[in-house]
Amino acid sequence: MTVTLADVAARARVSPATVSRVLNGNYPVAASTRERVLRAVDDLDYVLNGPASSLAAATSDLVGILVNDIADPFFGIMAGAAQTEIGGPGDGSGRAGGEKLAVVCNTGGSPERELTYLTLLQRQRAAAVVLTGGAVEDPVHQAAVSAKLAKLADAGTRVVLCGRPPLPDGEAVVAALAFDNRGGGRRLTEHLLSLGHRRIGYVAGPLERTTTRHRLEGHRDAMRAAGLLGGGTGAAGRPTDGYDEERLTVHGPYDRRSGYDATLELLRREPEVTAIVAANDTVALGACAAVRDRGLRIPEDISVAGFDDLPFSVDAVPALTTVRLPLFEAGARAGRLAMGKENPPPGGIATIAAELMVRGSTAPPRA
Amino acid sequence: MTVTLADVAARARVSPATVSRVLNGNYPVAASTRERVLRAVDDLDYVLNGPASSLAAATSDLVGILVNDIADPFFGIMAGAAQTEIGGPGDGSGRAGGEKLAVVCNTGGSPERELTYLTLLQRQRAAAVVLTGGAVEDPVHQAAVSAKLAKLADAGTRVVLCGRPPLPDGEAVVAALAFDNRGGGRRLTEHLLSLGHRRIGYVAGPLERTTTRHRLEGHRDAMRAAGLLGGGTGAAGRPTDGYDEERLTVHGPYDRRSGYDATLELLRREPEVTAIVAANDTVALGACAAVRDRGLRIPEDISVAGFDDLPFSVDAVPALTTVRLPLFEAGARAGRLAMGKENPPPGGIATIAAELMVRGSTAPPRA
DNA sequence: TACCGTATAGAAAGCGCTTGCTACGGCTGT
DNA sequence: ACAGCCGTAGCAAGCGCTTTCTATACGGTA
Repeated sequence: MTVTLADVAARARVSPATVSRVLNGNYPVAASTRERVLRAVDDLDYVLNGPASSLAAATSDLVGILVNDIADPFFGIMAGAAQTEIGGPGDGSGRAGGEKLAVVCNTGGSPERELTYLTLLQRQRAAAVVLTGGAVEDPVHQAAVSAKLAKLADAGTRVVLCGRPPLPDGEAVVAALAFDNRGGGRRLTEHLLSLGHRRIGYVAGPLERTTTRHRLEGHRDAMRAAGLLGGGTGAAGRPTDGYDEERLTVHGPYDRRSGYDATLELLRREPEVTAIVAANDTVALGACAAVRDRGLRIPEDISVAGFDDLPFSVDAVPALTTVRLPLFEAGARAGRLAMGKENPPPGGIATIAAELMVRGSTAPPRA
Repeated sequence: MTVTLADVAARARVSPATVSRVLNGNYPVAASTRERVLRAVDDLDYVLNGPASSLAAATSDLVGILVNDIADPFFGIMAGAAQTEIGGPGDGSGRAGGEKLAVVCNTGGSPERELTYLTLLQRQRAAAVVLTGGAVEDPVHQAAVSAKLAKLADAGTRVVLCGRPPLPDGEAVVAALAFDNRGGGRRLTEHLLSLGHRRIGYVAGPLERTTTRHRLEGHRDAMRAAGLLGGGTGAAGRPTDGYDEERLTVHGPYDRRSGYDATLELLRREPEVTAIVAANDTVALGACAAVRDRGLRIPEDISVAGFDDLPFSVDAVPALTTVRLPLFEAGARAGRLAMGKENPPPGGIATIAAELMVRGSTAPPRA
């Protein structure tokens, strides 16, 4: 029923070996023969059997891209960029070639699913794996992931991290591209402080994620430097204005709903808040909605800021002050790294800068 | 170097056949034996060789989900939903099982890439394929896709369409879930008409996509029924108010930028426009920005409406009037259909209703 | 003419797994 | 006590391809 290499060979009056060679194009085949084979392939509408080929050659053309939430453009943009560098028919040469099957796997932020996907990709002998986005900080899980990645690397799979901090023992990966979440978070809060804000609420992401922690640390670094945080690290031991960081921080998932709820909670805890920093733009949107529903204006009554600079952020009203992450560029670079089309950065680690984007949603607090 | 089935068998003192059967769990194996095997698997850290397994069994556990734009939540939501029904470890039973590798492939809206991915999935003997979103209407390409899908179906791959109209010769697919784009578009414009709008601009999607055409047709159906369109089909041959449909329609990609540019163009062509309907919410956001940049207020000066009801639409200011598509539900259903967990609708075709969501961005035109 | 290098094609041995069929105890039924 | 079964396990034949090694043919050189 299904056409095999042997069928093609028979029709082209050559041996299966020859057909294989013209298809893979890494062995001299006379032009006339090649043509005959190609015609037979076309005539019979032959499609290579991937599993058989992978088995025999001990490699496959699968490349996995793991994302935490496929419905979130943050990941979509990175994954799409990576895929353009990896995937398909872009090599011009029509006929086969470096054609890889770039696929994205949605972990939904679950460590188990992450591991499952990694195992599944390992099963398939994937050519490369790209992990995007923040990691979960649970040490047990982290160890499991590290071990898995090491095994993948052992088996010849190229592993690259994109928007995720390097592994503790970073040897297993080709490269790690990490965003400067901490620096971005710091600069964002510094901006708010320079506008004169002092009571700043923070709507953080899920507790155990690296992204969450780094952004929050950046925020607190800035607050501390301004002498606004407990712990007496403030300049000259200045009094900390009487409020503690816990009270002005609320954690929740990276979604709109969480931003809404958390902001309401923040406003309840501390009605005097003059600015709210959100864990990311999506959350910020929810925060904006909550602020408005409470009858407050942005930025006159309350400033709101986000993180990531997703495409819709510039269209918010007022446009969202945020921190831009070059998601597309990072994803593309990760894709190239995964394909071996680009040399890894020195030490395998690169930090990607985050740029403060000041827009209309932040302004000085009311006198 | 790598551990094979035979190694496990040796360690468990059974034959490879038995190990295979334990792993696949479709043949009676004594409990004690099973346990011994399982322990050996663990001890050796054995990972099945996917290609070998697929080759021997002539099936694989790959399920492909094709999307037009992975950075667009419209697709992300559907893909994510499908993936939850297909993917991983959700079956509770820890150990193996109906574990499929659900992967999403980003065609970027390019017909060639779509075909390439289909071929790649065919190579891998994918267990199922889900195609999401509108199709390109070029007959050559459509024929090619149909042929490819037929071949996939022949080879035992389950094909389901989600948010895409049925194939002309719909026999090749398990099921087609189509959105009622036309009806949604019609109701949206009827809403605007009922508010009193007469000069309505339309920012359409790319010309050759079914989604674009259906939504636009819905819009024009409504306009025509109101006697506002050329062609004299209007009730009682009423004069068509002197403007033609082409002038008030601008095509462009499904992105924010296109919405912005097209709206400026529309405003230039016809300054008297009182409402703008966008091809989708993302485009609508761009349209809003353009309207504002021209110094006009929404909805007092101009009403704006979108389509899809993506999560951010409710947070726009004012909240966007749009048409809700149950993306998550549709994606999940497609996933179940692909897995054979749900019976196809009668005739293999289901139309999914689109619900009008009236919000703040539309209002009666100024007197 | 004899010899050898080069270019091209074929033979065949697997790659690691699945599965139809066979084999072998121990039980039940008579 | 014997035939016939049921429940398990093993044997061995591939699945369709890649690749090493070998064979052939041709042309040029000595």
